Amino acid sequence: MADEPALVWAKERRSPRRQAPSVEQIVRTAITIADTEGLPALSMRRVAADLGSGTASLYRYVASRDDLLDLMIDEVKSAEDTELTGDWRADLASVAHQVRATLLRHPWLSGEIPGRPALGTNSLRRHEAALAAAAPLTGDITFVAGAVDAVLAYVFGTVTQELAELQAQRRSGLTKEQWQASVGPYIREVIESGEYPQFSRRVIEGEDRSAEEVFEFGLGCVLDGIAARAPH
Amino acid sequence: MADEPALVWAKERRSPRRQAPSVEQIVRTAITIADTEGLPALSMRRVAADLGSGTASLYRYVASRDDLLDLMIDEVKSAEDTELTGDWRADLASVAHQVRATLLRHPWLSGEIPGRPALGTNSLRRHEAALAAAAPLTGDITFVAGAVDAVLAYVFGTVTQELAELQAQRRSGLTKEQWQASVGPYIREVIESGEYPQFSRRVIEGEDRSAEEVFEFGLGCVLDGIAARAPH
DNA sequence: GCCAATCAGGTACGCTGTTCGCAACGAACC
DNA sequence: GGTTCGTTGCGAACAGCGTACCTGATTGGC
Repeated sequence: MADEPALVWAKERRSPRRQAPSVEQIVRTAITIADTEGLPALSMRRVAADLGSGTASLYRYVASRDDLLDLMIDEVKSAEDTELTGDWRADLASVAHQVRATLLRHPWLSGEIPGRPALGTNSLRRHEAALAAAAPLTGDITFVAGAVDAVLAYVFGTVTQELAELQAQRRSGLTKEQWQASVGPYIREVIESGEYPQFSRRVIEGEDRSAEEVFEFGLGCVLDGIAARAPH
Repeated sequence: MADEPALVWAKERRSPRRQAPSVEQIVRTAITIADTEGLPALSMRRVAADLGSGTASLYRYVASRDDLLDLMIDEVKSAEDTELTGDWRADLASVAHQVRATLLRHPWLSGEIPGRPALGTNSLRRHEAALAAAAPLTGDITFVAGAVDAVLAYVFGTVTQELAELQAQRRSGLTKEQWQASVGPYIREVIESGEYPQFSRRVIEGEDRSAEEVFEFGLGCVLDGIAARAPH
């Protein structure tokens, strides 16, 4: 009481903003932050600040930070959509490419998927689409499911590998040049030790394939293997 | 000065422990905590407490928590070792099984690998072993590297899928029964909505394959694809 | 025009990773 | 033997986090 200003008109008007942020806005803002500044920058306070609202208000719409991440993951999948042609191989490849594109667009995604079963609406919708893509293979749903799981596992794994260095670089806060300058000598040292002959051959003799080529190669292997094993 | 006890013998003897924890002990303790209680329980204070040392002391041996995680990942890979037979298919499969075993033994691992390039001593040693396993395939090191990457990507992806539900369950703190009781009705609802026909077929008609069977199926696909494409 | 229900958000708690600087020790030197 | 000096353990403190609580303003129904 005593430390309130004595004169009523001297009191600051409390900001009269009464805008509800809504779950969608929160999720979208959070995704933007994570995409542009990385996951560590994504705090509830930060989201609230970007939204111009109070931190505690977010908890009216989202149960926890963890919940928010679940919502972000599901939201990000809503962008995916596949038109099926009936050619299982082409359709499954198309799904694979879309998943890859999503994972690359949101670099934080691959690190957050482990530990979260994909049960959101969009996750299920995408899973349904993948199963539908592979369905023409055979009537054996168990085989279809196995094929889909194998393809998606491969996609997730490769993209994770693909992103690893990029992410580490970003996390270190170094520029690309500084990063290479710090890793290069170490690699050179490893090679010169002579203890890693195959690795050395890979680095020195190996051709530099683009990430797309590498992806395509492995995807082809998986699809070939599926085709060969499919009960007609 | 004034707030020191006046009597010298009233001063508490500072604990005279002078034991250096050493990096190895720190890493081992951290791995144990992460394995048994999950990554969220792994705090620097917790590690220090288990070690009976002061929190700040850890920073004499480990630069940061992030560094500690890098060390943990590399340490965990030191357990892996493969004897090569010269049969590329058997050897590559053996490497795959080992990686899977490691990932399953340390459930926190799959969530921490994304974003960290595997440049530790043991990571390199394992990568070298994988390349050596695949080397008999062909003299083309680029192809060998592609094959290894594809196999490891698949392994990482499947195990991540395999662990997802297990991890979520653990994270929620619920027992297995409680978890199933909370997920079951939701799945039932999804099926009854009729909007996910393939998914429903999978759940209802699909045979329950064990995790090993699923793993083996996909691994076979990848290896078949590699075999078919290998330049002789 | 009033009252009850609703809801934004300030404040605070307990936790985190990390730094600073001091205290205690071993060794090395006069 | 006494003194200095580098090393090492670590208490205390700081900034920032997720989140619960509760106050006070706003609004819809009567």
